Formats: sequence, structure tokens, C-alpha cells
Amino acid sequence: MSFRLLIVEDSPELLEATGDFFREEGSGLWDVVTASDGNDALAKVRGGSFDLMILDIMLPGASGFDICRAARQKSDCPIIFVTALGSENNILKGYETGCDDYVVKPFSLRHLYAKSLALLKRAKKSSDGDILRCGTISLNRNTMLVTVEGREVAINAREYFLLVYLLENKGAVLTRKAILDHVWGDDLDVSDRVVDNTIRRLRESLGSASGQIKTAIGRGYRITEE
Amino acid sequence: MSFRLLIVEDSPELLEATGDFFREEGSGLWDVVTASDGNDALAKVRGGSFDLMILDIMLPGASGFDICRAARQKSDCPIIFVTALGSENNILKGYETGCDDYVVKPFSLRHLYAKSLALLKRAKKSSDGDILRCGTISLNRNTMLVTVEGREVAINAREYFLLVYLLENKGAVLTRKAILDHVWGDDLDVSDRVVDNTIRRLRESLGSASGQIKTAIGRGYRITEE
DNA sequence: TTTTCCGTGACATATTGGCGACACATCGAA
DNA sequence: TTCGATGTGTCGCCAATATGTCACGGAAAA
Repeated sequence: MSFRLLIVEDSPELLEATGDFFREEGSGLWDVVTASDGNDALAKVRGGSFDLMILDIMLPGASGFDICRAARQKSDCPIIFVTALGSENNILKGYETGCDDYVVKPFSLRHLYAKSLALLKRAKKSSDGDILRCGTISLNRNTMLVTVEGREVAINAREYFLLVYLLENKGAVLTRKAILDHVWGDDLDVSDRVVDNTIRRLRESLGSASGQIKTAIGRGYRITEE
Repeated sequence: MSFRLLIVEDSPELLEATGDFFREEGSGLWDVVTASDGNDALAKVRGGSFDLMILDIMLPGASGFDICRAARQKSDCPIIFVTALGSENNILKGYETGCDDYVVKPFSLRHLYAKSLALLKRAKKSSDGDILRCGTISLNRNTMLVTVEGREVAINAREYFLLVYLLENKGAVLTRKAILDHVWGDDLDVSDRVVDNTIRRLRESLGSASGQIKTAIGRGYRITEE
């Protein structure tokens, strides 16, 4: 498991030094991608997904701010700005654009590396608890949005909480009783069949991922990776 | 009752010291297996099952990460990483790979031993009562899933509860009457032969492990280790 | 050998869950 | 308020599946 890192920097020496530092220090932790001008960076941002970005602000082509905005369109991966100016307005503008941290040139590579690790760890931690994934299904507990193959799908409240319960117990067979207890609560004068029907509607909502919800006849339901 | 411990470490002195410490301190609690290079360790991981692993990361041959990944293929036994670097990225990567804890060299053997005991206790607790094992059969009562040789097998409700009853009384001969009482309940206007047939279907479902269910002619059935 | 017991295949039946349809509740907008 | 749109629980039917029964043949005990 390695993390995709994008470094954008127009000075070839600094770009190479930074890339090498991350590669060596991380011993395989980082999968480093580099770009030396704004347009190249934009293309790479749009083409792939990254776990961390280190962006110089002053660049030929698009600026670091532009790249940051483009990146924010599709993900909220941590972004560190590198600024030669050190002027306050750049930093301020950086935070407005949505960066997470910044370093001022000249900077120590070790310092940059430490910041990167800290941000990565934080991102991992916050996403681990908040985003439930299984196969092509992804559920964000903060926004309460569900996506399948990256596309958002409409989902009802009952279906949502049922899906949460399934995902919290990925792989496990959940009996109707357990599902009723957790999703419907104690106000149970409802028939067992509501579970069936909600499962059915959830499957419809999930579209191509509907097959991930498996029926364990005589026992209950479970969600699997595939 | 002893627990199988694998220690992988390329320094012969440290390896011996650690092994001796566990043997003496545990006075029979640990069944210590050692390996001094990555490939040897991989072979041992693939060959046997362990209750705990202590893995050095930097090794000749395969790295500790590789061994961890290989181990995770077949079990979720606790794994402790030993790193000489103490750098954060190794630790982070270790957790990514699926380790449970780590110690940084130089470390105190007593400290390592304490961590080991804690992890072992936690692992035992979570598995006791929840996972029934017998030979190559493993049944998880939480997830209601059954695996044979690590691979999941499909199983019906009746077969499942019959298997639970057999495993709860591992080795013991269970009469048809006892089986009917426990698995079918009191609504018994069913013939004794349903047991035979369910046993037959269970054997089919268990595939290569079918031989573990033995017939005790004139008495009933029992499940054995092999 | 004789008798009892069990494995197996075939079949009948019971159970389960998927599905469509409907009724009622809830909520917002006109 | 009224009206519709939407969400949610219930019911009944039917196909799929699980499960029980039977009969036969062979193996193990007596």
C-alpha cells in the first residue's frame, strides 16, 4: 500500500531533490508523481487521484492556486503550498483556496516531510471513520451521500441507515431481528417483511452494485465486496 | 495450552535473547519458532499457523511488510513490528499493512513481552466463543460464515445450526435424538432420517472437510479434527 | 448369514424471499 | 388549508430454494 503524491515545482533541482527525499525516506511509502509546469500539473490532477499534493504557487502556465481549485473539484486530499514569497496575502489566499498547510522557501525537506506525514495521517484517520466502502459502494457519514462507481445515487432514509448497518458489519450475516433492532429501533410492531422490502428498495437504489447485497436464506442478509 | 509465537529477526544475538526471554518468562506459555531471514519466515508463515508474530522490518530476503501481508492472507493473528528506524513512515506503513503494534529498537524485552501478552489476550477474547474451529473448518458465530481451509463455503440454515451443534461438542458423539432436540427444537414430528440427510448435505457443503464428520454407527455423529 | 444401520438419489412438500400493488403518513408548496 | 409528491409499512402471489420423506442397495455388526 503506497500513497500517491503529486509534487509540482518549476525548479528542476528542487523538484528532483524533493521527489528523491520522499522516495528514499518513505522506502516505498510514496508513489511520487511530478510536474514542472501548471498545465502539466492540471492534466495530472484531472487524470488521476492523489493522497497528497505539494504545490508551488508561482509556476509557468496555471498557478498553484488554479491547480488547487481544480483538485478541490474532485477530492479533498491534503494540499501543501510552497511559496517563495512568504508574503501574508499568498498564505491567506492559499487557505482561502482550500490548502491545508504551507511552507516558505527556503525550507527544510525534513520539515516538509513531517508536515506531509502529519496531514496524511490526519486525512487517513478522518476518512477511515467517516467513509464506509465496500466494493464499488461508498458511503460518507458526514454528508450522508452514497456513491456507486463514483456516481452519486439517490437513497431514502431507511435505506441509508440499513446500508450503514450493513457496511458497519461488512461481510457478516445480519439477521432480520438484528436489523430491525438497529435500523428500526425498539418501536417494533412492524412485520419482518419490511426488512425484505427495504432491502429490495436499497438494491434498486444501488443499481449496478445491487448484487453486493447477498441473501443468506434462513438467516438474513449481508454485504460483500463483490 | 501454549501459544505459537514466530519471531523473525536477522540479528542472531537479539533473536536468541528474545526467544529465551519469552521461553523463560512464559515458562511453557509460548511455543517459540524463529527465523532469521525473510524467505525462511515466509515459508514458516505459509506452513503453520501462529498466535502471535514479532517481525523485524529490515531483513535479508523478504521484508517484514511482505511477511505481514502473507500472514494476513490466511489469518488475523496479532503482529508486532520491530523497526530500527523509528521513523514515522515505517510505522504508518506498518499499520497500513495490518500490524497491530510496533516497537522501536533499541527496546526493552520486558516491554515487548507486555505488549505481546496484551495483544494475545485481546485476540483470544475476541475469538473465544465467537469462532469455533475444528481441523480445517472454521465457523464464526458473529458473521455466521463458515470457511474450510480459509475459503468461504456456502451453507444452508439447517446445515449451519447443525454444524454449530457439532462444533460446540467437538469430538463427542451426538445421538440423533439429541441433534433433533437441539437443531430442530421441540416441534418434532419429523423422522430420524432428516438428520442423516442434513448430515449428508452438510458434508457436501464442507467439501474437502467432509471427512471430519464421522458416523458412529448405532449411536450418532461426531465431528473430529481430522 | 442375517439383521441392522446408514448413504444416496429421487421426489414431494414446505418455507422463504422477491416483487408488484396498495394504503397510509409525512411534508412542502400553492 | 388542500393537494400532490414522496417515503414507508403491509399484503398476497409466485418462483426459488430448502427441507422432509421414501425406497433401495450396500456396508457393518451380530
